[in-house]
Amino acid sequence: MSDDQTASPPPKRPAPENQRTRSPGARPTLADIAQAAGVTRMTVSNALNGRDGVSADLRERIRTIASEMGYVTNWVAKKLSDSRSGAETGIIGVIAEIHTPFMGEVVSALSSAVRDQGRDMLVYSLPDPAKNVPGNVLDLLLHAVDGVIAVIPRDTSDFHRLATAGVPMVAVDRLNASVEMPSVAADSYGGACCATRHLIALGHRKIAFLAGETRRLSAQERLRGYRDSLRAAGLLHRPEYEADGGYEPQLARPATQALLALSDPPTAIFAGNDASALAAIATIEEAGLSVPGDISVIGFDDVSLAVQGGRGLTTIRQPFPEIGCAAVQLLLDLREGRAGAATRHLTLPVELIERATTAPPRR
Amino acid sequence: MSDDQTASPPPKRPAPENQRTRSPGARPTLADIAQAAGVTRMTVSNALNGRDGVSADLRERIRTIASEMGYVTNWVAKKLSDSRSGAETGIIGVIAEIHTPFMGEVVSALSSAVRDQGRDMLVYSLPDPAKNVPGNVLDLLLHAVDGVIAVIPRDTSDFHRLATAGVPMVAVDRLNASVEMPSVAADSYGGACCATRHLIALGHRKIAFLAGETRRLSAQERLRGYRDSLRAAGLLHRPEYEADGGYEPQLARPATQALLALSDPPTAIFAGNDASALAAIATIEEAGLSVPGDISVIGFDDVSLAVQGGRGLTTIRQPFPEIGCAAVQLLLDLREGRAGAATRHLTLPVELIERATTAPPRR
DNA sequence: GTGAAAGCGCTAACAG
DNA sequence: CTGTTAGCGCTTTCAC
Repeated sequence: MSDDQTASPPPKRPAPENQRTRSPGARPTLADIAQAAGVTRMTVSNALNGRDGVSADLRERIRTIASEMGYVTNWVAKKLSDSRSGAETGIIGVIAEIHTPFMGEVVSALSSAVRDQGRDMLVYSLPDPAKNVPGNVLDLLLHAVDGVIAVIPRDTSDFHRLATAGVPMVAVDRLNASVEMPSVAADSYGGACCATRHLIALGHRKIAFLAGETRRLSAQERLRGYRDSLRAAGLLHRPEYEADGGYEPQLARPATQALLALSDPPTAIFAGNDASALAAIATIEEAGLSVPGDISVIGFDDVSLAVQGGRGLTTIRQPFPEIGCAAVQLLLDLREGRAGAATRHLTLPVELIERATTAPPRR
Repeated sequence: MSDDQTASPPPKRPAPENQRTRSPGARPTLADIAQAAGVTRMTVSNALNGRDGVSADLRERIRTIASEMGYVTNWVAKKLSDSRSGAETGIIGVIAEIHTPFMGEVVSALSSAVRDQGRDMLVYSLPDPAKNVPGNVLDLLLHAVDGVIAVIPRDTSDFHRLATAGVPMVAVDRLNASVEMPSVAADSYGGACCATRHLIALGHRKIAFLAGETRRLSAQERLRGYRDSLRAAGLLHRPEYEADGGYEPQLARPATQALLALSDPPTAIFAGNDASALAAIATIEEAGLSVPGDISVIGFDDVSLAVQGGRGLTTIRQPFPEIGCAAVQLLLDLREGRAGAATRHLTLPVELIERATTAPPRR
């Protein structure tokens, strides 16, 4: 090409044979296919991106050549170049721990919601909630993504980094002491009241609560709802009826055992989430008691396995699809700088789903 | 700084006031903090990355300034620059549908395995398996990631693109007609034989099979194991006992109902996976029958909810942690070009877990 | 120890 | 319609 310059001082390319000193494994670049097509890189770029300024048949020819050579556009380079014009990537980041059923539902809902907006989603899942998100990924997310949805935030410092870097962020079921950010969550307080009242209405007086992970706001709200409803019904508040189920089966099992071992055991258990409800039921049945014959159990979340495993679990349904949509919408609003988005906290209504694990107490 | 050049032709920066024409929202760059610290960008880069060539206290000073200014290194730019030296990103991509319990287990195991290797993981989940992975994310993955683990591959063309682009890839529980790539999976055939023989050993003669999604190799292998074991035991092969459970509850329920409605219904059901086993149990109980009293049910996978929901499900355990490790290891081997990695297909042993849903048939 | 140069692969913005 | 120039933010030379 423009090789008839004044003798270039140091020979740049070691082997100026035919311009292709690319290692075999390397991917072809715009320049490569431009050379092959006998045009400039820009023409190729324009052709490949469907911008106008290229005749239809030239475009076709270029596209054919590109695909033959196995060209794929270098996302990183494109993004860097685009950074000038502040273009979006169309990708939304999600930080979550996806190994619980609850997470599965949320991530799934998010996924649909994101697609409905014509975007895509990348999720980062850290096995150990105590650890920070490692630098690499966080940086990648920071620069590759239009915004972040945090499902169960972890260590605050991560979020500070993101927040400081100006990445739009919204939380789903946020932590109590988390960085301040807009959020969306189901009405945990209302749901807890509803669940407790359901049990009371059935005639139960001795109602235990399997509390969730206390860091989470939702767990605190559910506890509050439980206590308030008990009080409102004039029932005794018994500390020994509040066990720590930690939102997970491993904690819920021993907690349930302890409940059963009480001198005056409860006749009903309100579990902080479905996973612990299921664990409670298993524990109760292993102890030779029946559900709901001897003890009623109600859960919270209505994850899909609640219906499917054995007879249906009575529970409080979280509107997962709506939560997903709301979170995505909020994120987009935030990004657009829409008024009030930055301090909005959405609470979505829940619903009692009566199935087969609650009944009046045995007399 | 070096502003006493010969008059620069067009005024590059519209407002040459004090070099900071950066829009307020924009993140600071190396140059910004270099200017603030009164050094060159390189010095800052070296200081921030802990490379030597910077005195200890200068480094500290620079780091302080950087953190005060809220500097975060631009991952995209770094990556582009690094591309010359072919450096790794330390991030492994996973393509999966995480909304099934099985996926949860796999992704979770992968996550641990990846961390044990000192790397991280980003997962892409598409709601609809039929759709292609959209371009954006695929390109991002292609360039941002050291390799891809495909859990349940989807449309072949996606994988062609990745494969063509030279991204190392391994499959977990691959599709039947998928792009050829190394894989790791549990021994579905062996497990199916084991499950079927367990039922036979208990005295069952009328054993039905709830087949999985037929595109998947694992589903085919399980069906084969079921048939072979039946034949080996001299039992009749009855087509009407092979129902389509599709690996999911929505399909398993009607399939089970059909099985129950047969004039000569089975006394045992081998479900292709735990999700369909649970659905089968629920269906059976709704029909007023008991498990395992009237009908025995055995699942496959041993996802954690199999133990927790109600009384334990008898099932075939997949070694999820080992699968995760093997997949990651294989990917790394592939990347290193280790011999044989490209054509390796690992099959990991499974194990019968007897719990409470299988028993001898009622006479 | 520090500074200047060039370039990763792409695109916006003009010039022809 | 096509070509040239400059630059995204960083790092790797190689001089000083």
